[in-house]
Amino acid sequence: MKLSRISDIRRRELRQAAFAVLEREGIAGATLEKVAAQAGASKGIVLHYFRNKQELFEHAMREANAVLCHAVIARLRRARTPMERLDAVIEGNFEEHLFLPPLCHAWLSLCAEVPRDDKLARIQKVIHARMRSNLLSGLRGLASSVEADDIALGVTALIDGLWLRLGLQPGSVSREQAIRQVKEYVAGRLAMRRPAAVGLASAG
Amino acid sequence: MKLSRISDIRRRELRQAAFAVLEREGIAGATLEKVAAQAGASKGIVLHYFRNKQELFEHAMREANAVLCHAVIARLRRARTPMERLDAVIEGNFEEHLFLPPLCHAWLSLCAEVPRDDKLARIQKVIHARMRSNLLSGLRGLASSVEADDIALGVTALIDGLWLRLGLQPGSVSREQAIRQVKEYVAGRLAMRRPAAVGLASAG
DNA sequence: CTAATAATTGTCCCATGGGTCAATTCTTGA
DNA sequence: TCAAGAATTGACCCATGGGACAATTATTAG
Repeated sequence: MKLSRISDIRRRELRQAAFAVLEREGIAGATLEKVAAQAGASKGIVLHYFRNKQELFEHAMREANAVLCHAVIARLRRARTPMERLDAVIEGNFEEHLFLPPLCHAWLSLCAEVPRDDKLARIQKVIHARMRSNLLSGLRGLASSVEADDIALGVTALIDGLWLRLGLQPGSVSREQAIRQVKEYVAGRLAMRRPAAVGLASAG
Repeated sequence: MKLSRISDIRRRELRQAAFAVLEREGIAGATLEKVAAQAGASKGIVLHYFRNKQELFEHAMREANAVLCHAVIARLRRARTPMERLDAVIEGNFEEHLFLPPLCHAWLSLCAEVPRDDKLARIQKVIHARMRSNLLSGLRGLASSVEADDIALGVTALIDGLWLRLGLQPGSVSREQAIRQVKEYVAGRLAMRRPAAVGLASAG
């Protein structure tokens, strides 16, 4: 039926509007009226499609995550070797049309609310788990299980940190720089833990 | 005169109260009344010592930064070799009584407002500059200038990322884990870029 | 065409929050 | 002791924001 279609469309529009407002105003300045204005609708409509403000922004976070995720998945599909899978995840996290200050600002605002919103925390947990799993799908072919776990943690932290840098000082880190940073990190750690592969003997 | 003393004391109390509220409530939930209550005073007193809400939280950020900074400086003073200086910065950033979820939550909230508050942005910039300078004081003895710059960026990002992890999923990363992560990152990158030092010839 | 149902709006309510201000209570120096 | 000035309070104002709701306007099925 078409009726449910319309409601789906509205909900998506509002999710996106909410995210746009978050980009501009941050969580402290994000109001239902601004979201409504952004979507070109009235405030009433927002609360018609979402139980309350919290729920709206939870859906906004899901939305943003889905976009991020899609970029990685697309690249992952084309990857064949473990190294390619790893690169897919890394490069996917810094896509040109995503690695931008406004997106980062909105993301930061949502992260800042995680400790006080169980739903957000849960979403965040899922995101991190998938990220980790994506990384491990590449790393397992390149290091022991324990090492892979450890490197995956490092990679996620490094990626998050580079995003944070972008948010705090736009322009201080370029997409290429970021990708190179993470790749060199991985290379460094892989080279370290596998001295045998480079032709050196032993070492503890 | 003692009068100015009292005002200094009050201002510090209020800064700290503001930060405590930020830990609990986040930037969206931080109000002047809560700060006043936290400090055991009335709302009026808050605006007596600070021009407005913004100014209060800017001072709260300075306060928090000073504490963080102090930990690093203290360790840095005792360091002798470049490597020790590096370790001082790394370990100082994960001090036991600082690397805690609440502190991280407050920090996150402040970072989320940086894009909309020039003063916060400026403070953030100073913090990052000093962090970078502290790192370089150790790194310059261990790598070329260009490499040192690059590694410094990586280290700051990695440290920020690990803090973020702590904030998003308390318990998912321990102080020791974090320190080890950063140290292995540095070791990996240093080992990579200086094959000559390990006894191998040349390489690009 | 029309009844029923969904979409949408605008108004209203009430709580909260930032900020002002006059009034009151210390301090303190003479 | 007492006046001057600082510290502190509480009441007040006004704008804003979240949310409820009745009223109005499409839609759509029969």
